[in-house]
Order: sequence, then C-alpha cells, then structure tokens
Amino acid sequence: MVKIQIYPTDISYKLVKDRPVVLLYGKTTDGKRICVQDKNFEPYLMVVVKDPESAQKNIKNSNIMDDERKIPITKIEIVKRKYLNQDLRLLKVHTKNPKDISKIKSELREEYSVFEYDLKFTRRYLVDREIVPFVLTDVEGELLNKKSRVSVLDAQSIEQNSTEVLDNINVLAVDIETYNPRGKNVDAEKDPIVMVALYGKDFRKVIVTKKFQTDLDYIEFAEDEAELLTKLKDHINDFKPDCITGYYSDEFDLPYIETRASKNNVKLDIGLDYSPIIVRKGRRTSARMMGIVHLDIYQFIRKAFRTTLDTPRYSLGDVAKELIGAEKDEVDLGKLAKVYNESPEDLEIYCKYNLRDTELTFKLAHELMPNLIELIKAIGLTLYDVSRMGFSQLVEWYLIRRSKDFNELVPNRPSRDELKKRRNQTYKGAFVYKPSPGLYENIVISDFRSLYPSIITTHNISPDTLNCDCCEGKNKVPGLDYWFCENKKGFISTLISELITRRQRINEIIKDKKSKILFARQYAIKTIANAMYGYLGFYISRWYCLECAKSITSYGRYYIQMLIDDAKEQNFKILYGDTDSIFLALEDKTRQDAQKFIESVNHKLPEHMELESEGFYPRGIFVSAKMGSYGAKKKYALLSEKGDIKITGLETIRRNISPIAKRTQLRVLELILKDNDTKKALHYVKKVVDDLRKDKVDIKDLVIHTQLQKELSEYQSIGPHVAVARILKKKGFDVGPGTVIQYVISEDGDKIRDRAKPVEDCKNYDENYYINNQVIPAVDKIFEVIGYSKENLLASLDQKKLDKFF
DNA sequence: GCGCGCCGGGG
DNA sequence: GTGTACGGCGCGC
Repeated sequence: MVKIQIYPTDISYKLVKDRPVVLLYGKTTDGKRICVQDKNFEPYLMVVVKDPESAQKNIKNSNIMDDERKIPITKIEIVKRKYLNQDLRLLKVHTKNPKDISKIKSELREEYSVFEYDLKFTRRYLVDREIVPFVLTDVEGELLNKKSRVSVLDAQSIEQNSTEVLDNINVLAVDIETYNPRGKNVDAEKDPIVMVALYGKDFRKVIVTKKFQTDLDYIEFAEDEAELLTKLKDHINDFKPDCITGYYSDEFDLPYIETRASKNNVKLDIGLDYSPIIVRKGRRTSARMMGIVHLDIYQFIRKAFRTTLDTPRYSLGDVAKELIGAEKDEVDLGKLAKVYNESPEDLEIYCKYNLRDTELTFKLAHELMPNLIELIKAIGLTLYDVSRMGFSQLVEWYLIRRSKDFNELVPNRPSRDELKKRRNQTYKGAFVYKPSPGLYENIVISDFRSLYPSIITTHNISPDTLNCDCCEGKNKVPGLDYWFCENKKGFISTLISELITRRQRINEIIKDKKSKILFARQYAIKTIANAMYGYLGFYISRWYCLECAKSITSYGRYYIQMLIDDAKEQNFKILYGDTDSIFLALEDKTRQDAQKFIESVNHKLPEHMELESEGFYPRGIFVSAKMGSYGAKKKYALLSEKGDIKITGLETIRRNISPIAKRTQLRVLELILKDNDTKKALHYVKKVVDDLRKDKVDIKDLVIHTQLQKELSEYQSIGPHVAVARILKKKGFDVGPGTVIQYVISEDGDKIRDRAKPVEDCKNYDENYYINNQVIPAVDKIFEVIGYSKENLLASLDQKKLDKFF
C-alpha cells in the first residue's frame, strides 16, 4: 500500500468489462504527473416513488433491455431529498455502465418521475466524492504496472483534507500557421501546416517545413509536414505539460493538427495513455487529450470573462492588448503562402510572428489562471470544464455541487415543450429614468451595491420559498401576486447570503493587503452571485423560476423608485437612473448634502442592502433622446475630478468612421466638459470644416476602415468598401473575407460607392461628404444639447466670423 | 417589428 | 458522452 498526495488536474473514465474506471490525472507533490484510478464509483439515477418498498421490488424484478442485453440493476437504496418545498422519498437506482443510464431513464420514466439521469459521469463523481480539482488530495492504493506515460495507482481511498492548491501548473502554448493561398478560408483537408510554435516556461520552439538561413536558435527545420508533426509530438512529450493552451484552439489549431496527423499517417498519441487528440464535433467543436488539460483561453475569455473587458472583439490582438498590454507582431499573413513558395529566405518574420502568438497566449493563460483556479474551487469542476462554461452553466454546477450539502434533489432540464413555453415568456425588466438632454454640473452618482443579489437575500427569493402555505398572502412582492416564505430560508437565497458574506470578508482583507489571488477569489464569488438572477430567468436552467426573476426586478424597481422619490423630496435634481444607480445634479446643494442623503436612505434600507457613493463628476453631458432607435439610455459623457473624460454609449469606437470625425467628437467633448467653453468647441469644429474645405487635411485622417465579411462575388449590395475591394482586386491585390478595406471618399462620381477610392488613388477628397456625413453627425447631438440645432450649427459654421453669432 | 440566418475565433 | 440547448446583429419581409 502506497500513500501519496496529488493535485488532480483532469478527470476521465474508461470502461473495463462494462464497469467504469475513473481516471484522475494530476501532479504529485514532488512535481511528477500521475494517474490515479478509482473503480469504486457506480452510476445511478433517482426515481420518485409513492411506495418505496414495493417500487424497489418492482424495479429490481423489471427487465430493462438494451436490444438482447439485460441491463443490470446493481443496487437500489431508499433516500430522502428536498425538492422545491416538498420532502420526497426516492430510490437511488445503480447500474454498472454509465452509458446504460439513459436507457434505464427512458424505461422508468414510463411509470415514475426520474431525476439526475443526465449529469456527466465524471462530474457526478467529483461532486459526490467532494473532490475539487487543483486541491491537495490524499490517496492510498497500489501502484500498477500499466502501459502509460505516467505511473498509475489503483486507489483504495481518495480524500481531500487540505485547502492547499497547485500553483505551479506547467503550461505549454501552441499555435500553428497553415499554407493558405486563398486568403481567408482555411481548409484542413487541403492545406498543410507550414509551421508550429510552442511556448512554455524557459521553452520556445518554432518548427517549420522549409529550410532557410537564420540565427534564431528556437527555429527547427522539418523535412515535411509528417516530420513536423512527429517533432511536435516529441517536444510535447519531453516538456511534459499539465496543460496545453491555445487561442481558439478548440475549433482551429487542435482539430487541424489532428486532421493533418491522420492525413500524414502520423500517430499523434500525446495522451498520457497513448491516445490521440480527441476532437468532438458538434455545434461547437472541442478538443481534449487524456491526462493533459486542453485550455482554449479564448473560450474562457469570451464566455465568462467578457464582462470585464472593454474590447468588443475577442481577437488575440485586441484581448492581449487590453489584458496584458502586449501587441501581436505585424506581418502580412496573406503573403505567407507566396513567401513559402518563392522566397523562403523571408520566412523568419513569420516564425517570429508565430512564436509571438504563443507567447501572448501563454501570458494570457498565466494572467487568467488565478481567476480560473478560484472558479474551479468555487464550482468544483475541472479546468477543462470551467474554462468552457458560460455564466448559466457556472451557476448551475455551483448549485448542483451545493445541492448535496442541502440534501436537495437536482431538478431536470426542461423538456422540448417546456422549453418552447419558457422561451415565449417575457417579463418586465429594470427601471430607467430617462435623462433630459443637457449639460450639467456637479454630478453625484450613487448606486446600490450588488442590487439583485442583495434583493435575493433580503427577500428570501428562491424557487422553494415561493408562495409557501405558511405565509399565504403576507408580504407580497410589489405589484405582483407572489410572496416568499418568512419562516425558513430557501436553498438559493441561503447560498447567495453565504456568497455575499464570504465576499465581504475577502474584500475586508484586500483593503489592508492587496492580493491577486484574493482578488480573483472575490471576483469568482461575485461572478456567481451576479449571474444568479439571470440564471433564474434563463429558459434552459434547471432551477428556472420565472416568478423569482420577476420578483427580483420588481423589488429592484421598487427600491430605485423609492430612491428617486426620496431624492425628489429632498429637492435633488435627478438627471438619470438605470436599474441600480441614480445621477443627481447638486445645483445649490453640497457634496456633504448628497452624502447625508445617501446615509439617510441607507438608514431605512434592509440589513443587506446598501446604497453606495460611486463618484463625483464636475461636469457631464447627456445627449438627445432621439439618437437611433435604442433611445437615450446610456448615452453620456462625464468629466472626472482628475480631468478624464468617461464616455458611455456615444459612437466613438465605431470602425467605419474616419479619424477626423472621431477626433472632432472627442475634442468637442473635452472643450465643453473640461474647458466649459462652447465657443471654443464651435470654433474647433469650424476650423476642422475650414481645413476640410481648404484641402488642408491629411488624407490618413480621412481613411475609413471596413472589413470584408464574405467573398466579393457573394455581395448583393455593393457598399463603398466592396466597390473599393473590386478595384483592389483588379490591381492584383489578394482581397477576400477578413481583409480590412481602407478607403477615402473622393469627388469623382455620383453614388458614394463610385466615389470611394483606395487611399493611394485619391487625389481630391470630397469635403462635403466628410463635413456632412462624418464630422457633423459625430457632434451635432452634442451641440443640440447646448442649444444649437443642426441647422443652427451649420449656419454658424458658414459665418465668416463666429463672434457675431454669440 | 419580427424572424431567419450567419458569424464569431483561427490562416 | 448518464450525448441536444449560443447570442448578437444584420438583412429581408
């Protein structure tokens, strides 16, 4: 018997004689990779029965068949569970093979209500055994002599008695470049991999299938693609990563590598049991390897981290810039195929580019690892799973894991019919107090701290406390015919209380000493707590409860309305309010008055609710309500005390707007907010307009960028960027989907698309287009707010001397 | 205003 | 894989 300690990193299972063997891959305390196998966990499902004893006999004697084979029922236990507000007696029906559960479910569903039949076996294992990946685990068992890249230990017992976490996970980033003569469309069936880069701690490597002169020591040459793949495999095996990471590697790099390996008859057996990369094709493709976690960092960023990011695009370049402040190398990938064929001596920059991408990917994985680990610790699933989950799934698995502590039965996923019904339900959302357009001074912003989570706790909102018998008709939700129990705490409201308390404690500690890990921990908790409201109203949820979701927004409207009423009563001018925040203009009041007001509201709020002071802004502008079809919501710019301008909802970031229009908008906001000088702002616009008229504007300030979305031939309507792309194509440029077309609007022609020209061809730009379609629309709504209609603005721009106008 | 269909990321 | 299940936006009606 051997006693060891491991940090589990991944889990899988295999079938041996129709029985599952759970494989827990991990790392020992002395840094070796290991596989621990557990044969002692049986799949099961739950059956609701009226008379457990007779049903037990009935099910035991029933013949559930899969074709000719009788599905064995190995054990039936009688258990109790809570479900909504009932106490149920259930049968826990066990079998041997996890794959038979689905069949048993179908049979038993004819007669009984069946539950917990669709929880992935390995996830069920982690939840039931209370094993949290990455946490130190005590294992006792026998070492086996098995064909495997790592030691295999057959476990007698597996237990976690510690909270210590693996902190030196060995990550290897991978990225391929492919031969691609056609531009955007990449085809793994046709086009070979020409280079692959690897990046890990103290390790960098680029393998390329063409020889050329270079001094770079990380470049390695391969005779052909088959050799490249073999070398790739050897490097991975030598490096012994716990985790392989890539950017969009679920849907690109790993499936591509796998396809090319089979085309070349290369056995890419990098799994720790010598299995190949397993590609699962579905609505979304994913890739995994036995014993090595595949982390597609793109998935995590897009699904569970996007709310933290400002960038609307999730390309490696944009994300790396925002998160780690690093940029991609700039190369023309469209020329790679040509260079590869005709001038391989120029391949070096592509190798550098390839390595740089893996470096960025590696650093992103490193940067986000604390967040991932804290989510793993909260939710209790593997890095592989957690990094691919969206908010609703994270919440759901948090609830599934915690349901064990509360003896709650896990609700089923909705049926097809149920889904349809749920999808058609809509309900009233948050309250918005529409702003009056205008320029305002001395703005105080105040918001409720974690409004929805605090409502859930305060009002005990939970599917199992809804409309209880004991509190019938008492304490109804404002405007609704629902109530929530006042006598016993609900499952979800209890969990939210716990999360809020835990987060508060962590934040108290962070106040004194900053810690990246603690910050990630409170962030993980916040993520789960904030997602709970959305989860309750999300049609796919197991714990779906429309009444709960409606009640939460109703209480939300109630509290913000109360806040607005109180502010009015105290004679504050209310500028704007949305969901959980209000903007007040101080006018003749002081900041202390506002603070006092906030305190007075806090005084009457329930215990777990709090109104906070978000900030003070010397000046701010709210733009016209008629901007687009989306209304006036969230269109404003604020000047902070430090002098920064914070823009929300104004269209400065759109790509198909010229630099001159963008810059004019920002400068106008600065002059109005910072200098409080509308005259100067108007002068500035006049100067820009005059410069445009006098041809004094640099052409690069006029360039509009638009990305082609499809093949040129597929465009039905010919926009300016498509027209320019056609010209470029005639000139022999390689344009296809993904190419960013840069163009300038010239004077020669009628329609805009005829006037659009490639930058280098444009001699005489169309001043009227830039004035009327770019600069003026970027600022007219701002001027409207301070009393200039568009006509007014245009008229004043035509005057020789503006001063007359004032 | 609504429903359908496609893109996203990657080369 | 104890198999499902995206979401946002643009376009056409």
